[in-house]
Amino acid sequence: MGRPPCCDKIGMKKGPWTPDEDILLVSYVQEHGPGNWKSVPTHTGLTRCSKSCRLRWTNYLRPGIKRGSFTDQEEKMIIQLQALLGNKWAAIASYLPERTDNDIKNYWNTHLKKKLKKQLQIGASNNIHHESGCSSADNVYSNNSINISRGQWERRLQADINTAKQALKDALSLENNESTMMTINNKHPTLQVGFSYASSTENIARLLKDWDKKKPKCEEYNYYSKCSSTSIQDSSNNAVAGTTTDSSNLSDDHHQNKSSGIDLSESFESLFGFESFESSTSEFSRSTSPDDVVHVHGQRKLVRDDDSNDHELALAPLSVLENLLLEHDQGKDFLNNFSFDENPDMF
DNA sequence: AATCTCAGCAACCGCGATCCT
DNA sequence: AAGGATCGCGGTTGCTGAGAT
Repeated sequence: MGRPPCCDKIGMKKGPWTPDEDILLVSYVQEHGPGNWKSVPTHTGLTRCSKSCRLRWTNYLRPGIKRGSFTDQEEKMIIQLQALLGNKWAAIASYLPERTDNDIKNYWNTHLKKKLKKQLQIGASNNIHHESGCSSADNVYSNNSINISRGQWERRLQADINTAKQALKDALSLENNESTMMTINNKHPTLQVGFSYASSTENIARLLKDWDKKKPKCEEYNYYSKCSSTSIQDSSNNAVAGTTTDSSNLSDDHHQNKSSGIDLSESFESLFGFESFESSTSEFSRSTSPDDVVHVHGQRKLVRDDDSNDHELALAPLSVLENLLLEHDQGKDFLNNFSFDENPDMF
């Protein structure tokens, strides 16, 4: 006797989103802000259930989303946070503000799981000659073959949890201004300082990037999702390489969109009232290379390389745990002594 | 060239939590 | 306080392209 699925309503569309639908959704959110998803279909005329709208916004259209390859640092963070938090993808995603939980989850399931298993096997084959006779590796990261007893493991885990708790406590007692801002930014993405819906525009622009190019090949919206993902990949690869999406690229896209007879970027301009679509850059649409991130008093800051200190931006809340995991011995110890034998659920 | 298999990812589904009346 | 509505999360599915046969 479960609740009837919300998307079972007659006439509700499923499957990949079309550019037109994206525009409708973004224009609605631009006007009303994210939330009250129930009213989105009625207000926009979208034949999508509210859930689908929310998901589309959260995972693809909202500002500040980075797509494409994960950096080594991101990968490490995911692995370490997953070890610490388990499959709490939303929690993990909160430490990687440019990534969505869905993205992280997919990356874990498709890449990291295998990668770790592989390393596990390598570890096992290394260990097999050891006197313990343990057939599987006790941890993935170290080939030290440190076999610790369950008691040791539990004590260490408890110590790590306590450390993490303390770190979180410390983080929560940061300056009021900072925490207030963080709270606002976390709870009300639409109000985020330094954000604008321009970045949504760019998200859609990315989605559309190859759509036009490949249009003759695949006419139906159905192909859009695939094409858009290609486009995402391309543009994000640039991002990873540390190059900013330059105006010429966007300009080209603009041209291509025009040549197709559907000037979608103009639609966006009118939607968002920008002078120029090309100039609609935002802090978070700008690619962030690891070099852009500095740590100031335990808080991650995004520093623009073109200007003064005024452009320091609070990048993510509670980076203390991140520091803990990435830089401190606790994090390393945690991983070094992590037993996959005793945590089979991880995989 | 055709078919099969696999990997990657966007989207969906169901459930628990939270909000609202 | 209760019950319905809505939201958010994690698991799963299904489509598509790429590579293998």
